[in-house]
Amino acid sequence: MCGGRWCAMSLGWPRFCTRHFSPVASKVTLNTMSDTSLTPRVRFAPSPTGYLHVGGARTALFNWLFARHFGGTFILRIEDTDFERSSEEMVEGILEGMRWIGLNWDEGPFYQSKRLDLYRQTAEKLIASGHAYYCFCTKAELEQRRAEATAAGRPPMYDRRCRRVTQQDAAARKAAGEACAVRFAVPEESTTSFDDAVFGKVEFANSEIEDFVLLRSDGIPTYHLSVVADDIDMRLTHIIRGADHISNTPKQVLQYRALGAALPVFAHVPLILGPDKTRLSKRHGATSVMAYKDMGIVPEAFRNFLALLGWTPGPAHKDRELFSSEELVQLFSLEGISKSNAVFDNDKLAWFNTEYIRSYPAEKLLPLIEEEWNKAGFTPERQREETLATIDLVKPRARNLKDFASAFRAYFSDTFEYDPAAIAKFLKDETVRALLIELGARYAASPEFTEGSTEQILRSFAEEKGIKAGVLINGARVALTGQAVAPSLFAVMVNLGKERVVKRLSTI
RNA sequence: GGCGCCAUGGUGUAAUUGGUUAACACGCCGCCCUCUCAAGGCGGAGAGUUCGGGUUCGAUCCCCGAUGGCGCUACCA
Repeated sequence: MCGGRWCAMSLGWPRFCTRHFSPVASKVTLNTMSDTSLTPRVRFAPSPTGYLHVGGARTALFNWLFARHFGGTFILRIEDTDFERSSEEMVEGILEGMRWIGLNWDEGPFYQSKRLDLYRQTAEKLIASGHAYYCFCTKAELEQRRAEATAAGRPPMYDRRCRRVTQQDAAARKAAGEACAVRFAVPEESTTSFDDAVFGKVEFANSEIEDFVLLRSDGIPTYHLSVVADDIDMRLTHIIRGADHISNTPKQVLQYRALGAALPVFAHVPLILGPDKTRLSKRHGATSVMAYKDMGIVPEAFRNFLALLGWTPGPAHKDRELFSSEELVQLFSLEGISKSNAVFDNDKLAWFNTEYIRSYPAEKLLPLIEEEWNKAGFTPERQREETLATIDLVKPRARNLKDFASAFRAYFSDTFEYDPAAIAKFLKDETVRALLIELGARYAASPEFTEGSTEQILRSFAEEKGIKAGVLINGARVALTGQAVAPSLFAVMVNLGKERVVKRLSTI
């Protein structure tokens, strides 16, 4: 016999196995961890059934901030026990999103699909102590009973009939090859409660909790079992997760008690809603974190914005919204988490983004911009120093990183498009075009080329021609940049240099 | 339906935890600046704190109820 262990590798779980059990391999403890019992251990545990979405990202961020604040450990765990819907590609997408926001983890990623022994052992323990039992009801039977119950106006909870199956009968039926799941035996009396760090005391009547499935008939654990087994095994001290898990929590509390494990601190964070106040989903537009990268959002801006969604650093900092990563880490606390759901406001995110872009020195912006340039298949035709100076010149007008590859293209390359609307607004008049060509000749003939000289030349030229300087300025702006919007014209001229200015004025 | 949670301008939040003309930011509107657009400066509209009852000398804050929203209600996570 294999020491009384159930083996997952053999067909038709559960079945004893002598081949696959080894005390070492099945002991899924994290022996690489040092004992950090005094510092918090938290985790982000996404299910790889989709990309990292903003709600998950914020949950991850809060966990990360909490861990960093206390010098604790941030663990990444992939909850991939739903083989149907999980995929490796999605895992990669999630990791990519985490990296983009700058959330580094200390342990993991751990995959639940590789820790099945732990869950089976835990289930076994629960059965041995009488806290769980085998259930031979089939899915079809359950569905039918549920439908009947609903039709009859009764709560569609499992009727606990397999709780009455004797241990001998259960063993016999299993031996005969009958498939069975493992259910937790929820006490029928009393209540189960926990003290949530955000919501306070939350209490549920046990009569409202059904005998939930721990292990499916194929031997794969359900979420209810795997979270608890892992959270205990990984010695998590705080569980910071979405408020959609509040109703699941009593099921977990019951297991902690049955297993004799200490309860972690639960902190449920409110959900993120769309503008219509329903749970944020694809209907509201981008929900994938990486979509925001693609929109030209700076990661720090995104992180800052997310941090303030459902959390506040408190009254001492109510006059500020811009916080560096270090400040967020220093200021973060569970007490600041709000209880009510928050609406994701794109306008506010856009504001954060412009603030960050504006505040970044060109050197810091450059790599981010280069990424956009690469995507656009574009290479700037200017020297590095010129490029940096140009970034500083135009960045106050940037809405996002993509602007540097589109609207601001004329500053970095001689091949750029003229915005038709800009032409229509300031360059539709042929006489203005003619004057600009003439103006270009004046510049060509002038040895000096500074903000002062270029302005003086233009203004006196305008006066000479009896035309308002503004008309030429606006026209020249379009001719030089292709846009109706730009920094001060003469600063642009000096930035581009005499040669380009003359050429662009004369070829418009 | 049952159970749970939540509720301050359009949005995110604050209000020394019962005593303020209910504050800040985003957004919006206007003015100034001006070569455009941002930025910036100045000013403005917008909540009497979901509603109704209590408790109290006094409620955004405490209690009860209602309403609304959200969540859970799977051999998903």
